[in-house]
Amino acid sequence: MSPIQFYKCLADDTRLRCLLLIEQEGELCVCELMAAIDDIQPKISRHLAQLRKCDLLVDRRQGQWVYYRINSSLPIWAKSVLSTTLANNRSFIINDIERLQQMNNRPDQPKACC
Amino acid sequence: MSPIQFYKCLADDTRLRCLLLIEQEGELCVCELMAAIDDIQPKISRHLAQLRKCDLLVDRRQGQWVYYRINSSLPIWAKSVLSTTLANNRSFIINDIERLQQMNNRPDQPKACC
DNA sequence: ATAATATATATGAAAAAACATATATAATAA
DNA sequence: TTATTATATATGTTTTTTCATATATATTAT
Repeated sequence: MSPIQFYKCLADDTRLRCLLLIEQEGELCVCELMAAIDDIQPKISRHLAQLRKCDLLVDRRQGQWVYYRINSSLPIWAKSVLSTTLANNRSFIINDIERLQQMNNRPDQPKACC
Repeated sequence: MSPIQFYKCLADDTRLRCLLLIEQEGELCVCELMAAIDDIQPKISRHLAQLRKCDLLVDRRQGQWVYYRINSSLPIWAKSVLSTTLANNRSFIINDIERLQQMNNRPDQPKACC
């Protein structure tokens, strides 16, 4: 993981928001990221593909959904940059988190029931 | 200092090398960076101007030379990202450091003497 | 079980936007 | 005048965005 490749990944609004949202939430699928970031599917999907190609994210399919999480094999320094960035820039994704929590038909969320 | 603006500054080969070289050496002038990075003056100068405009670097003129250093007023998280990146990617600038040490007529270097 | 349809995600290709570089010129200091 | 640094402009390159379409899975009806 070259530092240039790593920072190019972080140097885009959509990608950085995806990364920090996933860092905070642990795992998110494409439709959750679409809702949080409020943008169209191909755009989100493309940026996720780039982050996956550069090994910042890994994906896992569960039924019709594809979930993305931070690649646990990232170098420690890179993980540390991500967590420092999140811890000190929560306001950067506060509106996204809000929209995520308001999302309808969010998959895999325990229904309020019983 | 928005995280996006910060990471866009880091996401270019010339700029990241300038930053890490200055982080390591404390202070460098344009001609020293030219020697280290082995590139033409307007290119180096232009990237330094961008880093100065974004408040990552500050400059100080001493005679005919202009010295650049890391802006000490940077947010702690940003300083921490820079130092973590340097500490874990020394190989990224090892050739630059080599060229810097070989530089002739390097300004402001205590002459080996007396 | 099969067929038809809906939902979720990925990707090829074209257009638009952003960015980096090179050359030329200007400014400043010794 | 020479050495050092900055900036303007033009050009080339890369990146981002969008639209259209493809693929994969799920659901429903028969």
